[in-house]
Amino acid sequence: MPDELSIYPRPSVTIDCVVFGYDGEQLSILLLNRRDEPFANQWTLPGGFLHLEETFEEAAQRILKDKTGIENLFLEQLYTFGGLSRDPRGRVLSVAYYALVNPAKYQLMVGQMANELRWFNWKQLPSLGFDHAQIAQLAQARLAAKIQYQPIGFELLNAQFTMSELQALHECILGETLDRRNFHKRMMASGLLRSTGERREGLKSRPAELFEFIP
Amino acid sequence: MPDELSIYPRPSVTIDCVVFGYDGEQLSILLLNRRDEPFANQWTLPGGFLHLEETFEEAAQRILKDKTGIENLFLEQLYTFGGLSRDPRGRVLSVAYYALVNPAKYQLMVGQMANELRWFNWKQLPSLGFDHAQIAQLAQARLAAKIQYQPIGFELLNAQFTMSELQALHECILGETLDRRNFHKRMMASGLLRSTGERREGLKSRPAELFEFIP
DNA sequence: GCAAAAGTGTTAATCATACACCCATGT
DNA sequence: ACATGGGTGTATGATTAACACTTTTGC
Repeated sequence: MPDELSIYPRPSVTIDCVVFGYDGEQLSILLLNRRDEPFANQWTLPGGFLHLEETFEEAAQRILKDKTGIENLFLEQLYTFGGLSRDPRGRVLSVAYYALVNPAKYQLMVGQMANELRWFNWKQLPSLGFDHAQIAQLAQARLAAKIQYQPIGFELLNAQFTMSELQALHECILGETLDRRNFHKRMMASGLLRSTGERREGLKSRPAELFEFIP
Repeated sequence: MPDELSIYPRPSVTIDCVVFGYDGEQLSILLLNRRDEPFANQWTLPGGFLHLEETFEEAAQRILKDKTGIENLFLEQLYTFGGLSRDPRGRVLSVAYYALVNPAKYQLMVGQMANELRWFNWKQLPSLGFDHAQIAQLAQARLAAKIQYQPIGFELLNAQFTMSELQALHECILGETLDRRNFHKRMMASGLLRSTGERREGLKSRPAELFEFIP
């Protein structure tokens, strides 16, 4: 048989990462200001080319480490974008991944190829290069849809958290306020949380019970 | 700036299609027996290489037309598979799509590269080449999850159908039996169906009301 | 008239929602 | 003592699940 692999021209493949940050107050997204063309000096999602010897996950972890300093985060595949003109350099596919992290846990380190790296409030995104606005939009929709029936993103908070913190996260992602008592019931009924028996003290009010995710 | 696109070796990219068929009785899946290596004489999903000038959808439609004769079907992206050794020829990614069709509507035409083309009952799949068993599995799970809150796959039945036909489709995909009355209520409550006023006659029992999808 | 599949309504159980008061701590 | 956020239960409405008999046709 012919070596089919060499017959066809191959597209370039990138991995783009939508990293959501939640600091206890608001939902943000990590963007990188490109140093080089195309889209020099514009904001984009952190991304990079897939190497042949690495899986998508490995590539995503490498790219994030190199470009942002963030290591070892929990990623999930979002969608693969293949529009013909999404990249002015030629045919470039993007396998998009997304994650939700606590920005306070990471020290951002601006990589070689970037002017700047910044957490942007989700409500105030700048305009983005490539088709990254569309990717970010889809990621947010996926996150909101998913959190409704799977309290995802627990591992992405601190190991221990109060009910209010968890609720604030949900409210941020869903963009609506929730009833405290009903939220508490629903979370406990899910069976995915348990009380640690400890409390968060030192605030100017009654200490709050701490919960953790059941593995 | 350097031409980044030429710096990196590029993976090959294929599109693989999970085409579910529903003939009114059982759920099946369309498989192709490969003529050539790798996996010669083994069953696999119909798939092929992405060309640079076509979108994923276009590629999927072209591939299905060429390899199976099926044209113009409604496809949805499933997932992108990137395992390092999924293809013995080298690094080959697969952007998987899935669809649900009525097999009776299509005349299968075996393409050049195949020994045979056949609808397999979903319950009796043969072993599949590449990682296609995994892809098929994921597609079925996606279909089942989706049909729960979106009565998808209506366009994929005949334009008009009876409630029992629709119910049988759901039961097939979900793998469980449903209550007729509750199913009827749920479907009508969804607002996505309407009665056509016509009936399916000529069977050996009471004629059934025909419904159609509301656009 | 008998077999085969179609049509249909009520009840009970479950789940989701709305809602307000008291408690523990820091200052 | 007061301000702040934490913890909790109940009543109502909405949704979902269980369940069986009568009807229309072909043979």
